[in-house]
Amino acid sequence: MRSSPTNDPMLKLDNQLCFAVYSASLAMTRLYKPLLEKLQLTYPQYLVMLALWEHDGPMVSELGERLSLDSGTLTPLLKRLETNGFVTRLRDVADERRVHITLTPAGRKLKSRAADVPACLLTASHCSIDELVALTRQLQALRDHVKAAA
Amino acid sequence: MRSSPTNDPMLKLDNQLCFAVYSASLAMTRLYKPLLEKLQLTYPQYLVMLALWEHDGPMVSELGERLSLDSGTLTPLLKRLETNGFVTRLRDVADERRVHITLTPAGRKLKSRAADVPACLLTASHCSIDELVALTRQLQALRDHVKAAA
DNA sequence: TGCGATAAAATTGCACACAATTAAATTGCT
DNA sequence: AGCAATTTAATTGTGTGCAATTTTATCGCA
Repeated sequence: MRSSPTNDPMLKLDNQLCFAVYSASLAMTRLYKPLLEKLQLTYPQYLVMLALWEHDGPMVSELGERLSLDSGTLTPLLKRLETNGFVTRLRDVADERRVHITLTPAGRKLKSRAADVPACLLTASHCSIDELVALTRQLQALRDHVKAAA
Repeated sequence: MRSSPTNDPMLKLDNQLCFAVYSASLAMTRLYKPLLEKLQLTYPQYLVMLALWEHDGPMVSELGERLSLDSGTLTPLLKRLETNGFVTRLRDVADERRVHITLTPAGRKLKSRAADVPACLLTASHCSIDELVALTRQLQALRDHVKAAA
């Protein structure tokens, strides 16, 4: 158990924004897991459903842009959502390359059952709504800047 | 492309703190990727190395507690770090259940080459150091509250 | 001393992420 | 019309995350 000879504070784990974001993300996924299991959804599948409840029928690539995920991630995930009866995957008749993702009645029905998922984070966070909104906006700005730089 | 009949703002994707955190985390991982490839590290491997540079020789479970990861994640990751020559995995002589993770000379040497990784995020973020520190602290508090609630 | 309970790491199986490649359809340009 | 370039999704392969189980070692206690 030796301590490092050079002790650069820039490399301390608890000074890393990236680790704070990474570990917060994992912690929130774990918080949601038991709630989402009742809905038969994984956390990324829940995000896809949120996108679809807002805007039904997008192509795989539009969904990918919305969530910053590519077809390598989405294709198998969407097949699982289809297997579970929440979405349909239909080729565009006018352009056979495109696949549109559409909610089934069961998928639409799930929305009301998901309504109390976000509140769970509000309770756990010990923050006010205003604080959470401000934090959300900051992270969105950070994400967008980082995406632009990459 | 229908809009949802009920338009609950609580379920809008861009109002989700969890999605802001999740997508920011993925974006930062992508930002770091080309830098980390030069060091022959993946992003989670980089976090393990940060932990080891601060505190060398922990057991797998201590590392897991530090990073909130379990042996199912860490064991194969550490085997890859060992294969790449950055760490050794050694059974504790006093307690054969324990495995201590120790930096090799090559692993220690990597620290100086990693010194400019965090600065890359600072540049990309368009934020001041003070703002990033404040955001980091907020996310740590959020993570700790969420972990306590789960 | 012996033996059940506990602890630590490894293993197994499933679901992401993502780079790289492939397959198929469409576009654009001559 | 024809054909190369582009677009879209799917596929392949590697590396996480994590639940559940297994393996091995140690501890507690009668």
